[in-house]
Amino acid sequence: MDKENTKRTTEQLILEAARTVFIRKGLEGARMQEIANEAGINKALLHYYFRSKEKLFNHIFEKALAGMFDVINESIHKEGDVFAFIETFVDHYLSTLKENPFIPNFIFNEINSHPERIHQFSDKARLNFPGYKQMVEKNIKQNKIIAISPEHLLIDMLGMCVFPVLGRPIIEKVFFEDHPAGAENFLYERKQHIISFLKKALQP
Amino acid sequence: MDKENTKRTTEQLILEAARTVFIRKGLEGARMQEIANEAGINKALLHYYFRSKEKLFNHIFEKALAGMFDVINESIHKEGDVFAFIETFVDHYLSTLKENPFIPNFIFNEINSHPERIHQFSDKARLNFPGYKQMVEKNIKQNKIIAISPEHLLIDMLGMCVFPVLGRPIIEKVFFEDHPAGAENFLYERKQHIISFLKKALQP
DNA sequence: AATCAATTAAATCATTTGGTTAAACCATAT
DNA sequence: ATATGGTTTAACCAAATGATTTAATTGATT
Repeated sequence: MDKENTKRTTEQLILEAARTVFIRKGLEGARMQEIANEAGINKALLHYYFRSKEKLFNHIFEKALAGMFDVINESIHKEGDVFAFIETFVDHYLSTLKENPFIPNFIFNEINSHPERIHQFSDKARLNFPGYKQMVEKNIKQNKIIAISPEHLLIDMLGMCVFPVLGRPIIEKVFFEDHPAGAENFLYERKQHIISFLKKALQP
Repeated sequence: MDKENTKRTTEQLILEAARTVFIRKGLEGARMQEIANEAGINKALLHYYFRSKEKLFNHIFEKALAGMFDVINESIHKEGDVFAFIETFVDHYLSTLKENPFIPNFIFNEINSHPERIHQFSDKARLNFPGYKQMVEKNIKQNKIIAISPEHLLIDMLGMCVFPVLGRPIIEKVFFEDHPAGAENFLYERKQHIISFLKKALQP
């Protein structure tokens, strides 16, 4: 039992370390030695648990990708109100991004440099699009919002949330002259800004 | 003279090849051999023109970064109409992105993995923010648009334009079941969508 | 006490890669 | 013709890196 326990702890330790390193540096930039150090173990044990760098990477990438979709899916209620969805989604999504600011860059970079991966992990990239679409169209019929393409609306929301996180170092430099507190506050303000911006744009 | 001419041609050949490879694969992912192949020359000549990989990379990164800011700056006329700015900017920006779909990922990835670079190239990341801000605020005073933070508005526009390009492989999979034509059309539609979406959101 | 899995340290291997060098080739300008 | 500079070919070096192996240690289970 303690064996199993220790095993699980070490395995989790490795996964956490791998997550940290992979997400910051990507598959190519990550070093097995660095992951071992971060986990407080040595390289041999790393290969004892996960035979290869790629196998370890797959675990991390899979969860990161699925996690981003989960956040969206959890906000969708097909019978619900679009504005309620927007508030929940933006709040939930921005909070997730604040805690994991490097995940979007990680995912985009891996997928852009190896588009095959999207097929390899297509089962993890599952969006409840039918439910989302149904909700938007119902709200349109009920005249709660203007007629709009659900696809475009979703991309609008995602873009407005993700971009400032992706471009944070640039924004910090250009808008706030390297003043991190300014950028921090800007990201904090965004939650309310995006919500009211979307409401205004959708209002019939 | 012909010497000079040949020299310039080869140098430009190298720069174009380097641009292609670096933008697709990043600094770490790019291989000097691959750049040489792409340019139709050999490694030795590559180092004859640019002593090191880093020097060559700097040329490319510098231009890519400056180029993205240029597109924004060119649309700004401090006395102008916000809606005219939006139309020009979205049109111009999306066209640039269509021709250079890998540049945003390239820039974001390099800056996120090496934030120091933003200081090294800070002179290339020059946004005419005062001019832009003046334009937005004037339009607000004239009651042409609602009161809005110029900073947030700019990030909104950028996010809506850049995100679909960054996430194109995912969008193609999730929305269009790997049907490239669908994604192509979606990106084409976006121009009008973003413009009318912004107009609606800003209308007093 | 014997057993077995987890763990470490250290050495080693094969491969990749950025960078260098040397010798030769070739077109052109002087 | 000859000197010059761009260009090629090929070999080579040193460092980094993913992966493997071996021998030894620890610690709990039986």
